[in-house]
Amino acid sequence: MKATSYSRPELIALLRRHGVAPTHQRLEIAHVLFGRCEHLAADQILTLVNERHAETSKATVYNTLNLFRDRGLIREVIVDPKRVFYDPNTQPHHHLYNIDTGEITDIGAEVLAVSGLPELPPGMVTEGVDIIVRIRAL
Amino acid sequence: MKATSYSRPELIALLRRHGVAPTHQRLEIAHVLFGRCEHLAADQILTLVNERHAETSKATVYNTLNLFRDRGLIREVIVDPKRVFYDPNTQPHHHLYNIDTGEITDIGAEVLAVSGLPELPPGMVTEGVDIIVRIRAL
DNA sequence: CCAAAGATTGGACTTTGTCTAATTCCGGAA
DNA sequence: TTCCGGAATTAGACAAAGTCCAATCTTTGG
Repeated sequence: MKATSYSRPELIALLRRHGVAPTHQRLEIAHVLFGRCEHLAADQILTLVNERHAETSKATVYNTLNLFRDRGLIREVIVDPKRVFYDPNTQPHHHLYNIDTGEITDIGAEVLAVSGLPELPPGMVTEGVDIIVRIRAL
Repeated sequence: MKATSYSRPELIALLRRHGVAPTHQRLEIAHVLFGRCEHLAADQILTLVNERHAETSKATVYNTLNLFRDRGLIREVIVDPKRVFYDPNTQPHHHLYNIDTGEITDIGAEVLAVSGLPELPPGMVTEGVDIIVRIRAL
């Protein structure tokens, strides 16, 4: 969870490196995602991006998040049936989910280890292993 | 994953044991959930329950699933952002999720071990640890 | 600088799930 | 058995997240 905020040219390079054309709206969204290091939902991103001047539509936010996800720039975090969160950290890691507040925190994959993963049927591959530790106030 | 189909009196006893009044509709829903051993979504349950005669409303299906979940009769499985699945198996276990087909399979908790769970902030307790192994055809 | 390819847009639409007020059901007491 | 009050069910309106579409606007390679 680095606090580094990318500069505009860095963001452009980042998108290009993933084969994404750096349009104005995409840069705004990337800025929001990579600027802070939180787990944000689409509606939060829509709000943040349009804080100063309304300049990005709902459709574009959804299009862009799906594009970023497909191109491996961000990861989806599915812990809340109500909305998907997006995680700018694409390193292997897991999540701590506070079911009272909705807060999501990363747990590095180095810390958490799983053993005993079953063998897969032939022709099947593991796409990823997600561990969600659900916690709450006592 | 036992194939045992509960008899009607057994279902009634099961509900009563969990403090749930055994109404006609609740028994129908319990029958669908515990009869087959699949992971079903609310809309599938609604369809199955009304296959012969329409007799249970959408509202009741949702009410009942939430009630069963709160009373510990079933568990929610959150793997697909589009819909929640309900799992009649309340033993500790994890899931294999086929992202192509949407198929969900259980993995016994005995098989899978996690090490390195972080210490929680004081006053926090772990509600549960969910592991989802996402797989797909090569 | 121009045209084609690609991106963005508002708004309608879909889907999952919740809410509400009115009705119906159920179980216990007499 | 009948009656009563609380609990359960219901239709349908509603809400929120996300998708789709056809029209418009940008971007970019040549």
